[in-house]
Amino acid sequence: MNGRSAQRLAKLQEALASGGTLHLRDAAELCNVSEMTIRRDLTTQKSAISLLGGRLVMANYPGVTPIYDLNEQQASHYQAKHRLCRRALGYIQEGDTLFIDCGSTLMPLLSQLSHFHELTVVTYALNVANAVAALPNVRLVLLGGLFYPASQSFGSDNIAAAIERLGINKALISAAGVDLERGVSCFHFHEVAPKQAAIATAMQRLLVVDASKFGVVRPAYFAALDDFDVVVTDEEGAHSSQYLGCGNAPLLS
Amino acid sequence: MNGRSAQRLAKLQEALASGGTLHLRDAAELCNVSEMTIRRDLTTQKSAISLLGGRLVMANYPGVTPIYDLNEQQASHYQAKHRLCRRALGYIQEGDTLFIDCGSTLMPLLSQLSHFHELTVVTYALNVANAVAALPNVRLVLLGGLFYPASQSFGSDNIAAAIERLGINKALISAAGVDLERGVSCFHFHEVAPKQAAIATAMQRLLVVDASKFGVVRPAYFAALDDFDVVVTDEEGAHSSQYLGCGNAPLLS
DNA sequence: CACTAAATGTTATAATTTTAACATTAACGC
DNA sequence: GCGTTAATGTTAAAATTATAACATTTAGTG
Repeated sequence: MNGRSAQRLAKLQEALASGGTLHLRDAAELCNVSEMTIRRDLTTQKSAISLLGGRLVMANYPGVTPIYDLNEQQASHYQAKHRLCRRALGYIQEGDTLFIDCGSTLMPLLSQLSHFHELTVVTYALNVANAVAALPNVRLVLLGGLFYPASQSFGSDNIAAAIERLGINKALISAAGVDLERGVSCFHFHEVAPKQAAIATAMQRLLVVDASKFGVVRPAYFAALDDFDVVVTDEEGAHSSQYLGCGNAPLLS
Repeated sequence: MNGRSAQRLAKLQEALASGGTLHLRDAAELCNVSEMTIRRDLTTQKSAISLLGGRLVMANYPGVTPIYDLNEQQASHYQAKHRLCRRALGYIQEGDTLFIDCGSTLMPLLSQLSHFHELTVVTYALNVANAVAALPNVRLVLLGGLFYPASQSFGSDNIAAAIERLGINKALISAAGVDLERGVSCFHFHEVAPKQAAIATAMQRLLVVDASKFGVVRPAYFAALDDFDVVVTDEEGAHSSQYLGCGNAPLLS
């Protein structure tokens, strides 16, 4: 709770800023204090640094903090998301140029893209870009602009034009709400332009949503249900068919 | 070395694709095998997953793999980079719009930006963007395009135009080679356009290089030494002054 | 079916990390 | 200076993780 403690943490944060991990032992040496002091700094003041098995890492870096907790609920949610993405994967073919929407829905799909030999992914989301950047066989095109932390994505006034210049094969769009009458919607207004541009440009439009989104309306409307060629969803029970079974979009998968 | 082993790793990689960590215990449960089997999978087949204190993490995610090793050489290198960035920090003021170049040189600077109340960072590098995205007080503008893994940065045919549209205050440029006669150069040709555009637009141009780059020439030339208003470097011994002392650029810091 | 070999499980042990308790040092007010 | 309190160091014990050895299961073969 001291100024010196904060100073140490700042020093360590600098060391970790470029990414990478720092062993507790080295951190202590770097600050000329004992390991215990570093431990105490970390527990007393809460900072962006977290301790993972004796190593310091930046907690807010993607792929570090959010510890996957395997309780009943999470596990089933995990299963649902993956079932969803496995179905979506069925529509992807070698050589495709894919538009991948922001949000967490399509994340599980990305690692499965490593099975292809040549793909191109177009996205405006930082988390998607990070996952795709790790894949050696996938070309990545990131649409830049001003960063919106809420959706981990970028927006600019000419993002629609940039999307329309690209030859996008298949657009995989996610949504926060799907309703037969009120259409397809999301939370953030800055997502509307890129989504609409991708829908307008792509040869095939896939809406990828889990069943929990049916009958839900969110602030930012961006498309009608029949703007999509395919709706990929995880269940086809009474609930989902109520909203999709009589729609114009062919319910494949 | 089995197919089933690879299958398990693929499954785990999917689970980790969205980022986050997975406890060994949960990973074992997820695959319906013992923890030992997961351990063996990880050691036998080498995959993108690494084990960090009982937790599985994506090794190629930024901020995870490159373990900071504190031997003499590394430590001094660390000190040099930070001295350099602390000097560069002196030129930054509240409210600035900064262009931050790609490479690892300017990374230590980024965490220090959290001391300001309002800043805007413009970059075309993914690692820079990730570090800045974590700072709540800094607006981030990422210039997108096709991703170049070699430099972790993006390039496009209209990146120069995009840079020139922005009101950049100060351009912090890094380089791989600095020579009085042959000018300032870098490794990758796709970096030339954004660097030159930033130099052309910015009100103040700062070249940030450590002394080891003096007298070195790299394939991609992008500027003359006197295109810069300030050269920020870590030493002013005989070697550096030989190259800079008699140049046109005022050697501040 | 028996045999073999690979894959996986189990257990014990070693190494490491975490926690807690107490000792020491440094800082500050009076 | 003295006494008090916060900060840091030291040490031992507990918990966790890693390694190694051996047991068991599984898959494939003649």
